[in-house]
Amino acid sequence: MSDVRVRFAPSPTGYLHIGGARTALFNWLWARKVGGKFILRIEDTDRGRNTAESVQAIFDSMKWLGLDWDEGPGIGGPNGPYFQTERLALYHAHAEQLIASGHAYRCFCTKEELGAARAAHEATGAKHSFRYPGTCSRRTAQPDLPYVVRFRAPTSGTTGWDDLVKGRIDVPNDAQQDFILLRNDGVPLYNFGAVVDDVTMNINLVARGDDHVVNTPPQILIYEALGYPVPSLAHLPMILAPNGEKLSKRHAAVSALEYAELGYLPDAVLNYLARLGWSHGDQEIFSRAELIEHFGWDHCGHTAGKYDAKKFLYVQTEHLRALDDATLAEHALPFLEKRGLVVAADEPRLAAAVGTVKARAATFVDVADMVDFYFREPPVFDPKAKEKFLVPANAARLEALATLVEGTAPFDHATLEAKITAWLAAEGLQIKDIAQAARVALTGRAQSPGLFEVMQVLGEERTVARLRRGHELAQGA
RNA sequence: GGCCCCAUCGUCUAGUGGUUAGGACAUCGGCCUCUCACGCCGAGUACAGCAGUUCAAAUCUGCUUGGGGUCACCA
Repeated sequence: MSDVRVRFAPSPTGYLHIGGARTALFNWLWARKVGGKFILRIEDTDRGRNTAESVQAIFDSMKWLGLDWDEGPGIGGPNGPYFQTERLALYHAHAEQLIASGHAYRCFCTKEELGAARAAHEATGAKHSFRYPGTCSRRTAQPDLPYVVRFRAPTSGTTGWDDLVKGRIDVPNDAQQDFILLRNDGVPLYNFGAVVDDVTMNINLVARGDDHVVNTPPQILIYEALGYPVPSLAHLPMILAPNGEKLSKRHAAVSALEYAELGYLPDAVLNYLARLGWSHGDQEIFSRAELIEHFGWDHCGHTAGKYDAKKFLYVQTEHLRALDDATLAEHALPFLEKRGLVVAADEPRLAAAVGTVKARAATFVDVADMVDFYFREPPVFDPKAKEKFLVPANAARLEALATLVEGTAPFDHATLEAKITAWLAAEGLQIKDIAQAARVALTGRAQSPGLFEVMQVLGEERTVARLRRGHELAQGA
């Protein structure tokens, strides 16, 4: 156990992006590694863009990935509520505290006035971007008008911190401006809401995306003005598209949940995401437990990583192969149902069937596709395969093969192979001479697992029936 | 443009002053083989550039170039 408290604070404006999922993962890994607490908080103050469906998508994604939270929505905790819109009184109280201490002030400038000032500033072709001139910072009258609360930011000196992944970062304060803490409707802006929440939730390590480093100085200023210690900070490089652009749906499946549909394993997704931006020597494949065991901020990279679909698929493949047949069957079952196959969960042939395609499949979608013929009667015939191999020239051999294997006992790979091999030798034939025709008759396709294992899983009855059916099709071709 | 961050094979990276610069994915050969895969063997490919520090630099310093982030009453 440790007193480490980390959090993941997504904004529910859509699906859970894999970049966000990685941020959540790193926080979660650290909490699990050191025995700390992982808190989930929903930053829903942007009422215009937030939706209930998005909130649900976050929960579903986190659950699918297996990133369980110790405090947060649905679980509660001593520092709730965990939705920012339910914590408005807290922000108000902290804003009042800052006004009282002189660190902040009420600003009555309207958006229109500011807009005009901004336009005027830009018209001068100035060197730096527009900054609030501090008009209300010096005003004494407090009219009964709508106002925002602004932070009185320093204009000299520097604000910095020792970033856990990037090292020392110092930013001159002259780049600061009197930024807004609370909008005129009482809702906090990101920097203020995040700090008040992190403070009141006792978060002592904040790990987030690279894009937040510019938010850090103002946040540190707020911590100091409030009189609270600044938490440890870690900024993780972002995930970019292969071409270096910001990663979006145009480049890849960016929603964490999409990988569930694509037939990926949550552990594989976590493995890939972790390795993108973090490393542990030359190791590429990690189980969830290994990730927890080896994770650390010191081995997080400093460079933005590019999404690589091929590498991702490779990692998924490795995880899929590590599954035992029964577990693989369990995972693949929903995907069989998705393609209209009715297979009982306790169907004994299912595990054996998936076992024969394990080395050939990358995802559960692949498994379902490759195992389809075992459970569909008749199997779906690939037109080209049928046209090429179920021809009159092969008809007699298919019938002979059917007759040969009929009655074989035990009806298993080894016995079948021995029997067929002997027959082939006696006939002066090679396995090549019958393989493809038999394969198409048995599976409907030109590619499949080995013939003998297919026969074993199919069982005597289906094997013989399909070979005879193949014989008929070949004759009629 | 200002501020900040970053820079090793195509990609993810190992590397923390002295290495034949390692691994993985991808690519290209070959082997295996009843098909497709798997597996095995092998190959090519990288320290952005320029100065400097040092006996010695991918590792330290500076500059240049390149890339990224951010400049809201969004998060």
